[in-house]
Amino acid sequence: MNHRILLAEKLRAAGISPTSQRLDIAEITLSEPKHSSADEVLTALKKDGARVSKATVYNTLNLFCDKGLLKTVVVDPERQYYDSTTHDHHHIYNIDTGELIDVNPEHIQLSVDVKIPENTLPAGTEVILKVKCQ
Amino acid sequence: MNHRILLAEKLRAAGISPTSQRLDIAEITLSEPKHSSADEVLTALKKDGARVSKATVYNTLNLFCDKGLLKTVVVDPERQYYDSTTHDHHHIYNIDTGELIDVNPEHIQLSVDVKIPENTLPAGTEVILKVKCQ
DNA sequence: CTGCTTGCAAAGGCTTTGCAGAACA
DNA sequence: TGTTCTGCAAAGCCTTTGCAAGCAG
Repeated sequence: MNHRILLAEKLRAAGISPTSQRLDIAEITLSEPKHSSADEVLTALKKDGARVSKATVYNTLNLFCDKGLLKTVVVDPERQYYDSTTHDHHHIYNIDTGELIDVNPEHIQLSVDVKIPENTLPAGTEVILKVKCQ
Repeated sequence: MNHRILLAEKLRAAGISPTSQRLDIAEITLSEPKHSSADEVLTALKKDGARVSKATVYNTLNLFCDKGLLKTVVVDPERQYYDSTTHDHHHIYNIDTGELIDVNPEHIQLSVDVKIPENTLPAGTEVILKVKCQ
């Protein structure tokens, strides 16, 4: 369980006390590049026999977002996804299956010739390549 | 009310019977390039004294989407927006205010060097330029 | 002992659905 | 008359919140 220790350090570094539940949730969401919905996390936890409530899952995921360990991805009107890849990047989104795939920013060349509104600052660019099943 | 006649034709052309409520909703959502949430449409209708129920607003907006008169924009986890501009285009999204601005595709040069998954087909590309208030 | 965490249940917001009445052809 | 459309209320999801109990320092 060496990686649980690493995860605990990661949480601490972000200013989060590594409780048992938070480590369980971190293990699922932060161990590898991944997009998880709250419900998927909850289901995975239950399957592992973990004792965690829905409220804690939501609160913890939001906490991870606040502390910069996760990023929300809004592409599916049904639910929110939490993305463990927090640096700028893009996505392929399958509108039929809901599947989400990371795309490295270096694979997308973007040149924008647009004036943003007065009194606003850039806050990130997101490209979504939508695909559908054949 | 000449444009109500034009709207009625637009609905008919899309295979939709132009009822009074649908025309009211079309007048708000389809008269000009615009992003509306269901609730904004409902509020605007009530303000004009129109007699329309929430269910009809939702059903009608979804009908317009099905028939290709509107397109949904998913950027705000709180609600869905319906966009009267249905051809491929992009958006500036103010994460603080929720404001959404259209961006013509010609203002964004995009070159993508990505393989999409087997058995999938491209279904549109969407660029979101996020901005925040200063 | 004090403050932070958790769990449960309830509430909240957006959207959909079931069904009866109204409108229309 | 029969089909389509509408409105109301209820239900369904996802997510948040209130509060009491639990745990840690």
